[in-house]
Amino acid sequence: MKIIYKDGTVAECPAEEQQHVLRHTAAHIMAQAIQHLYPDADFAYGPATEKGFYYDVDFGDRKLTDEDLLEIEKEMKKIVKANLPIKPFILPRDEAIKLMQERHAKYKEEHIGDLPEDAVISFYQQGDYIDMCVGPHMTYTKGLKAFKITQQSGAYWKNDANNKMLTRINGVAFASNEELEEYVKQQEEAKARDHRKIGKEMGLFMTDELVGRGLPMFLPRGYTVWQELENYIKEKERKLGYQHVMTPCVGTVALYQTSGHWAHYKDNMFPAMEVDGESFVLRPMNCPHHMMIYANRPHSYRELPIRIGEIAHDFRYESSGTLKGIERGRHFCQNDAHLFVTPDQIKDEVAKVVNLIADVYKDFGITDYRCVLSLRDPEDKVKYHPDDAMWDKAESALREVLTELGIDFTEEIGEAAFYGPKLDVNVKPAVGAEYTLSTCQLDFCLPAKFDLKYVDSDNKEQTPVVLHRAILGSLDRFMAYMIEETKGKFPVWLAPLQVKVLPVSEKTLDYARTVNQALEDANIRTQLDERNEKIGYKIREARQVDRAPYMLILGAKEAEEGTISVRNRDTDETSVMKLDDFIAKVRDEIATRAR
RNA sequence: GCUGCUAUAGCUCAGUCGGUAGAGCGCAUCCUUGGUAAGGAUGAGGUCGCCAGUUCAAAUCUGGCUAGCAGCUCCA
Repeated sequence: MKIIYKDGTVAECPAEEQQHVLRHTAAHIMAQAIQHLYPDADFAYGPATEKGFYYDVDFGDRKLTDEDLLEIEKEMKKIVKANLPIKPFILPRDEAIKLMQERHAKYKEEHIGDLPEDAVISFYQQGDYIDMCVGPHMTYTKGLKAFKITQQSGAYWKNDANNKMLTRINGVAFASNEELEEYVKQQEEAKARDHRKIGKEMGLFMTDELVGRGLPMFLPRGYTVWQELENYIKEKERKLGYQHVMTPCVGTVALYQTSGHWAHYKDNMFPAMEVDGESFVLRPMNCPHHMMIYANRPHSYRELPIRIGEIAHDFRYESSGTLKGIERGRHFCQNDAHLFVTPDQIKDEVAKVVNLIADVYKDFGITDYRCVLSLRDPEDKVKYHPDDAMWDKAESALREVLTELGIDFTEEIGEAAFYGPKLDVNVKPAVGAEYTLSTCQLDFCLPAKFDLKYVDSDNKEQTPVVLHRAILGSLDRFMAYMIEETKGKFPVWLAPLQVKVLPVSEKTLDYARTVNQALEDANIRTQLDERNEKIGYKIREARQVDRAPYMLILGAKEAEEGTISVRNRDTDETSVMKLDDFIAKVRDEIATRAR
């Protein structure tokens, strides 16, 4: 594939650049098609994306329908077929501005204004279409072989919600039709593992509009998984010296004014309730409650670190558009803890948290994640607690520990919490955008606001440092993640239904009942399928809907010999064994939380 | 919250031009008593998300609301 740079040089495209250039050129071709159909359209940004491209367009008051998108796609095909040459040219700044003014391209004109004085301003032209662009591009429009407009949506100019909303038209583009088909197939597969779909199928959780938006309810099977996760993480934490507490889901507004959350997040809380002349809110997080627990009595430096953990119910008035099953709701349960430490314990404690995260991820087999060191934006004096010395200290402390531990991380400016920097561990779900699973935040700010103290070895009062951390994040979100990772095929210890007992006919129902009872007595989650159906039918449901790790097929042969036939969900292999041996095996898998 | 789309049986969906509804699965009953991814028959299930409006007549057209989906913004 040949490409042309902004200075007019034509070269063979490096392999790793091909898709990007292809997709960027697709954006231009789409813009040209839009210009043909809607001469008044004004173009903003139109970059390549991970799998395709988009263009943000101002259509004035016009709204596009799905049919309009098909028309645009048709027009694109015409442009591709016409095989127009794509040529760059460079203009001095004032002429560039003049050209954009002539073409009524007010977004491009504004863009030029944002560029540095000495920027080289280049344009690409294909037929009647000119776009300001640094390139490179393909040399002819015919190079675009496989593409598809996928959707339209709204997007703000410069991604700022205060700016005008433009129409974003998204498309995908690939080097060949085979790749495009492969992509469509992958999309379908991703959709099939969406936790909302699987959660409904397996009867894990539900929502109801009478209960309210963003308020999922866990059904018996879903709550079983949830409780297993809770027990798992609490056990890990207890071994590391955490003490668990329980605090109320409501607190006074004054509590959140003290912490500073009220000033920052008031609009994202459920509104205050007035009772007996006092204002209360449903709590959006637990830090203030835990601060008060620390403040309950005086502390000596000898007690530190103090690690206070809670599986805590929180409520946040999230924007309706961000709600997504149990991944993000307006009620959720945080796997929260606050560690109160002396300054010289910071490194050790951060290291322990990072090691715990690594340990837990190993247990769950999570390998596809990235670590982000989220820092303040020094320019933003409103959001961040104004104490540069404190920030520098906190940020470099966190950075140092991560470096010493040999953790790979990227730094992101302006992603910190208002009270301190944080390490976020992010994962990408089957469907949708990346989110944070685990977090560890370093806070010099809240302890001071709550006037927390400990008595040091020299009998002087000192302020502790607080680490906020969540390992499973929220149990709800973690469960969503696990559903999508496993497609609902949870490991035995997590599976809501561990064994399904399937008699071949009603003749062996009594034997099946005996077996089922023995499993129940051994604390194994089991269910007997007593229905008058054929064995194939029962197996289909047990594996496809229930996703039970083990199916026991019990017919005349097993009843006679006092054995069981065990079918494995993951291998589809069947083996005959003694019930006691099977129980021992399953109990061992549960105890060791085998994957 | 914003832009666009969507809402019909427990689930997945069809329903043409406005004339008060259909399928498959599931469920119930009966037949079948069977050996590893759907045996057969019969039957019950719906104020077509909610509230208005237009009309002789609304699942269908219009408006508002509620909820869901995709994307944007946000995520202590």
